[in-house]
Amino acid sequence: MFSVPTRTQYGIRALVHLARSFVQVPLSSDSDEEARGAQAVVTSAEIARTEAISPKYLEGILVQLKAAGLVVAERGKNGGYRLSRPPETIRMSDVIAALEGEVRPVDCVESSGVCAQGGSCLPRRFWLGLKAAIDGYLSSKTLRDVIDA
Amino acid sequence: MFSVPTRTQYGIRALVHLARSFVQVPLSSDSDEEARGAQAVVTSAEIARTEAISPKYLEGILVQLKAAGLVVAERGKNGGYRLSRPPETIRMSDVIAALEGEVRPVDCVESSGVCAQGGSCLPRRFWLGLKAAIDGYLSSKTLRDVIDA
DNA sequence: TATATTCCCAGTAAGCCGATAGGAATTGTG
DNA sequence: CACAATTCCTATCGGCTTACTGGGAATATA
Repeated sequence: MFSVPTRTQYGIRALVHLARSFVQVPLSSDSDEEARGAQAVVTSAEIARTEAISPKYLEGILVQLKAAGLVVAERGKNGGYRLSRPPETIRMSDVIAALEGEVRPVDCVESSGVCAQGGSCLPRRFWLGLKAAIDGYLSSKTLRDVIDA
Repeated sequence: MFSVPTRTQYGIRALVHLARSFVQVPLSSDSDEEARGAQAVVTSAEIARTEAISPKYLEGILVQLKAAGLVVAERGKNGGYRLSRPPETIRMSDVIAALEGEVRPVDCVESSGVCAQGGSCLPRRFWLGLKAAIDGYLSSKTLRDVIDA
């Protein structure tokens, strides 16, 4: 029950990997070159190797994380990925949202009390409570909490 | 994300239906006949009709709920289902467990810190925390809470 | 016996999921 | 410029689950 797709687990493992090699870029660096040098990028292939994830599959996941603004990609040779901001500012709720969309136990979370189906929709509040419990936990944890665990 | 299967939603709706027509059987009744008369049974077909659920599909779900001891079935003509105990004693965690098994976000909830895969398993504690949050909510709610919502 | 109901088993159509394949676009390097 | 390494895009595939259906057997009432 409530099993998390492999895709999401992979995405989090990848972010954890990037977070562990994250170093803060000094605000007043000499040049962009050095700034990028200070914040090393990691290739998708390397993450896939050390995390034992299917390389091609991971590629798509990283593109998705980039689209959500959680990671930054450097294309071309010597390219790779890095975290877009410090791990302590990345809430796990953002990560889950990027990989799977909104937490929605049932379809009728946004509609009012009346179900499309015939019966009464008494359980709706129960599901909303579950959503709140999950969202509360996820937004209370950051990537930093995960790597410090 | 974390969408709940239709099967589980149906099962809960069925239990809600039974709970609303639940009346406590007096302990010292004159006979078993009257006791059964007091605790009316509802047929699977009627639940399916008023809740707009596929009748044949619901049958299987009710058998499952019976196997878990949450409902009692009376077979044969004039048969049907009733709750096995008062709604306030049925925790929603029991309901979910009956319909879907244990809450298990990831497969490695029971194993120790080492993952079968190559990489480190730092996120494990994070998932265990999520499991605890979900389990905590589910076991804090009873069927009574749902129908009183 | 007839009827209404639970119960069991098997099958099916559709969708999701993890993974793979091939290659285009981009960028540093000699 | 040519090459290599890397991100990025699109399409596809096999396996699994899910919701649902069908056909009946077992059971109980009248």
